Amino acid sequence: MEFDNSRPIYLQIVEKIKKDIISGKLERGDKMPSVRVMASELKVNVNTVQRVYQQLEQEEVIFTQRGIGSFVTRDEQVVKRIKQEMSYELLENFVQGMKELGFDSSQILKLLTKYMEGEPGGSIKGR
Amino acid sequence: MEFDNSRPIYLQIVEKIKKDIISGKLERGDKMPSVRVMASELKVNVNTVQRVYQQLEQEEVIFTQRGIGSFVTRDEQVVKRIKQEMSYELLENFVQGMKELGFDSSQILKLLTKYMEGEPGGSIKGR
DNA sequence: ACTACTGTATTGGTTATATAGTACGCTATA
DNA sequence: TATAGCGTACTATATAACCAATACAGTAGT
Repeated sequence: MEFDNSRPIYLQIVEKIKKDIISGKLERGDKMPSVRVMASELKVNVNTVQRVYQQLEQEEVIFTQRGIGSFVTRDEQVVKRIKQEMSYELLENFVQGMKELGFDSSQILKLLTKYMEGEPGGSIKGR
Repeated sequence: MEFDNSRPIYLQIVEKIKKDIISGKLERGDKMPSVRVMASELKVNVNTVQRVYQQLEQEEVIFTQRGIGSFVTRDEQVVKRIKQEMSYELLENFVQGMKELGFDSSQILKLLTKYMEGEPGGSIKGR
């Protein structure tokens, strides 16, 4: 995993994990890798992963059983909540940013469709 | 101006200034506030503004005349360039982020239009 | 009981960011 | 020429993020 130099690593990992849960790569109740294993996989320090898990637990995204491990929440509402939170944040950041660049709504729409047509993996027209 | 705690202030100021140039709030050839004045206005340290100007000069967005001041570039191509850079970055961040949340292109489009309809300042239908 | 695995805590060091204060050299203008 | 304003440079300090190493404590399985 590659990190953006201008933002804390632990926050980037937090977001990555939440995305994996939202998209279904991680399912409710799944056991998370141990802090040491994940630190090794991501090539970061154990303390950094510790901080990640701490943050996720605070947001009720995972729960921890000492000596056993950490697990993805079984609460469906929490998953829904973070999905809404993250998608809204993306929308807000995008639209507001584009408007600050001087684009209006219709221009934003045009640019987006044009961008997605040129991108692989789109599902607008089967391709 | 309010700053996002999780990203360097100087980078946020850099982006702010580039947006102001792109949107026309700052015009080509305009004189920038002195480092001391801007530091005072933004309530940050002079050294931080210094770094901002240094960064902007490196990107050829502003140029500096020692003893006189800093000025917005007169090169229209540079302005076009940073406008494309910043809009592309916003697009990429948005689309990729939404796909990582599990949305496909048509869903993204729907969510965006729905979001913009609920927002003030849109120009889709005159309102 | 022993072992191996978990999360957790602690101490210490490095780097980047931001601050504060001071000083230097250049330019325009009164 | 004196002065005010400009970018620039320097030293020093504080803090957050990250890393490294070690230790402690709880749980499960042999």
